Amino acid sequence: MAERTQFEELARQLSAVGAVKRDMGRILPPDCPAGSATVLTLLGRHGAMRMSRLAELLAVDMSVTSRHVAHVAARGWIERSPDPADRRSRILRLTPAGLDQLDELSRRTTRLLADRLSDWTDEEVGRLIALMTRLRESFGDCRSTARAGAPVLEETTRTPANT
Amino acid sequence: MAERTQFEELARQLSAVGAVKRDMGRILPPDCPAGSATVLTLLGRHGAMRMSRLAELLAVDMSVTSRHVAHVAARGWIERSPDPADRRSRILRLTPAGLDQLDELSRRTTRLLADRLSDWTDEEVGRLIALMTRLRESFGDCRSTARAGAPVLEETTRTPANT
DNA sequence: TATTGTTATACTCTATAACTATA
DNA sequence: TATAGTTATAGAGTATAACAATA
Repeated sequence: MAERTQFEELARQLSAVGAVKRDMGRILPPDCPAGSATVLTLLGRHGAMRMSRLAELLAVDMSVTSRHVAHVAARGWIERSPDPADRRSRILRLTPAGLDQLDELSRRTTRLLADRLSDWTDEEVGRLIALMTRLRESFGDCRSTARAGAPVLEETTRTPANT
Repeated sequence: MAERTQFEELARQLSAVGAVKRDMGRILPPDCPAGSATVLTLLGRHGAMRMSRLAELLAVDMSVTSRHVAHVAARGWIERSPDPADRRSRILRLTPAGLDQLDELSRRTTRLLADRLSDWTDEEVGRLIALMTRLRESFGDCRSTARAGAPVLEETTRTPANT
């Protein structure tokens, strides 16, 4: 357990890291804002999935997920096919155009990070990744690296039904 | 220099840490959104300063800074006194009420982090702080811990004049 | 003419609530 | 009745541009 001053400093750093995120957002292609980029990245990493699963991985409400998905679907980067097992659901899957877009995103972010972090060692980057992953896990976030088969906790991110 | 896959993973973690930030945002007092909280924190840490300096520390455009500052000033948490040396400028300073609010913010974030990070050691938290600080420095962010007297780079965050 | 700060406008991201269509 | 997903609306954060006051 850490000290109070340390927690304050960590809170400060978490707030301030937004500047880094904004910097990365500026190099995105015009039609692909951060939310869309994240959808493509997660589908590329975890493969086809349903909306509800994607909302879990995004750790946002399903209404937000729906908007991001509509955006990328309108541009032909993913397809939404009905789930034969449950016709309320839709299966999301990257299209070839989506894979191309994902590749472009990867090139851009890699180029930016390679430039900014040119004096970081492989191990330092690895330590930062590991600590950030652990931080998210400590906050009950299920978006870790999540190998297929990892026991996904049943945390729903949805507005209470309230009927 | 790290590998491409590592950079992609770091980009993913940076995107995903937003969930942690949102979680922290949910415990803020009703009248004090994240932007206001950051203004109070920076004034508490660095002391009285001008708008332009605050905009640098926030790493956002001065127009954004102006809005946040107007919000906290309207609640009596800071005072804006004219700068005798340059009457275009205004000096921002925490009021006693602002100090109280800052203390409340500190209590809330500390409580949340102490809960979520109960199994972290002091050293682990320190390592994460150090790496995040370095990350921001690598991105040319001047919001580091910035002891008074640190040579603040002359990076302006303002919309180009364009006249 | 350049700089400090403000305001107006627009866009992104998010959450809540109400709605549909299935289950 | 409950769940999967959509849409409408509102709030916060940010950027750009135009503006006022002062240097």
